[in-house]
Amino acid sequence: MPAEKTPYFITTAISYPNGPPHIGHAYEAIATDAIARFRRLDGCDVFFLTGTDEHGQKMQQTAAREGLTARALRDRNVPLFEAMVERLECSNDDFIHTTEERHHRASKAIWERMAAAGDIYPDKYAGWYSVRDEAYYAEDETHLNEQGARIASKTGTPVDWVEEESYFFRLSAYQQKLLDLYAQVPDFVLPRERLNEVVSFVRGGLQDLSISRTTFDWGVPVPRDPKHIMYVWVDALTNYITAAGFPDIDGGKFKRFWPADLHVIGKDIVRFHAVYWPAFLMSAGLAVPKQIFSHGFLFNRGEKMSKSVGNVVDPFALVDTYGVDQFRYFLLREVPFGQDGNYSHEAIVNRINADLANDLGNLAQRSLSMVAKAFGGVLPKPDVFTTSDRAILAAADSMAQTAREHMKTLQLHQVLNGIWTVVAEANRYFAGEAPWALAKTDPQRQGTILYVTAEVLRQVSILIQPFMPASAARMLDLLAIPAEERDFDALKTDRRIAPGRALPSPKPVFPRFVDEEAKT
RNA sequence: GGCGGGGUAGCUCAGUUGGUUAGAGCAGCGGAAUCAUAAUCCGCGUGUCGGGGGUUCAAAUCCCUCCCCCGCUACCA
Repeated sequence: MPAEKTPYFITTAISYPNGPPHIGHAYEAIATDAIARFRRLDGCDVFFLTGTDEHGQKMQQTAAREGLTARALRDRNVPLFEAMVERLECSNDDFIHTTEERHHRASKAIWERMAAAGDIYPDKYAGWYSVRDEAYYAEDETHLNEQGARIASKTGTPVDWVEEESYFFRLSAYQQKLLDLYAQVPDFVLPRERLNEVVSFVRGGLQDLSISRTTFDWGVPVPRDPKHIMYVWVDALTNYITAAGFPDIDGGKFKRFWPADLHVIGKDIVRFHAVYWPAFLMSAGLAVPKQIFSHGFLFNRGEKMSKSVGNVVDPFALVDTYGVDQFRYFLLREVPFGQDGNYSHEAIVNRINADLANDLGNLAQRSLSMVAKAFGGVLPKPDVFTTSDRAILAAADSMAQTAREHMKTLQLHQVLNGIWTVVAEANRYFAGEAPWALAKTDPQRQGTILYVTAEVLRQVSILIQPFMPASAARMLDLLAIPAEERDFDALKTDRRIAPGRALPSPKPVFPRFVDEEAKT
């Protein structure tokens, strides 16, 4: 019997479908998927969740503007998000919709638990609310713009004066508990700088939070007072436990997967995840998530994407143009995970051609072609390894550990960087050994070089599976690696590629990207 | 205003227990090779390490000060 696998629960934030998905949604899904796949290959029992946050006044308003009901807008846009994660080859195990019955049940249950803890009380709310931000602002966080409209100073979004009955969550009671949490779990939020910001915010004092509204109805009704609708963030954050089976806290799924190991989110919603969410959970008597990772934003040629600038890029179009694995590789390699990043056609093409086609793809093609031509497509049995053979094998053998180290802090770009360092070494090795010159003089030595190269390619291919699943699979097919020999356990040095296997005739896995106008 | 991060080669960045001629990748230039997706390999950088001052035998790396960028946060009129 194999050892019991370690459970690993990872989530994206749920996307807000008041418009079609954009590259930011794609980026988060891709990064989270790469982490999920990495863990799975490394022997974890992974539960990877993504989904859509379908409630709230913003959905209702956007719909009204288009002459739709909120439900109709949801029905139009949500399938695009489902299609996107599929198109991006995401391996999510569940896709949650906050409009689902299971989620309404969970939201009401967490509300009841917070109420039972004495943390929810009715009062009157009076203040400024930004529908666009789904956030409340104090008077002094707003100002009048040139048109005389009041807007949130921080985000420039319009705010409305809201004065109504509202339930409040006693967030103020959790200040010290949150600070204790941050002190005890210093990597609760990564990158570190983000936690610093959270800590200073919480130190500054917490106000109780208005958590219900009565002016619209697109959301989860408050238990026993259904004229109130839950504040969308109460509802949204709860999705993570809904998918884990809440409110069935004695169920196997919840026991196994909650608390979540990692919430991957954008840096704009750190506060909701690092302050409100743990406070809600503490109030409800539930465990808080183990870690939150805040990724950066993507800019189109240095400019923030916006509809008015007209530089919003459709992730489907990018995938169609470059290929899904190429797009995934670019984002995860080019952008230091946690920082903001830039993308441009030139940068993407450069990565595709330099890293994928030239460095890795061509190495595979030139070496495997030689196996095909000089050895009849059968991977040769190696002779005694020389110093240079042992050096490149040692470099390859160290990749897995390096990757794991970088994965601990979720430095995805460094994981790839480490792998490509070995690819570069393998190219130097290949050029230095010049196996093409040995066909007549020393075929045995030539075979050893090709064997060693194939072994390096095998390890590289296994390790890039989380990032480029389909291409990695094709590489492994070319090396005739059976499905059961593709997890990270197969990277152990006593599980080298087996000589004597017949390899399929090699086909390029990573084609060069040539611009249309350059093709003629 | 406060807190935090940052300002290093054309571009993206690495580089602190201070110590040989400050590094990598990409781009550029020159050469080699020709097995391979004209891919690969080798060679080539006199950079005010944001400015100024200081400590030290020695500072990108420590101290002071100033400038600029980004994030979070507070506040004033």
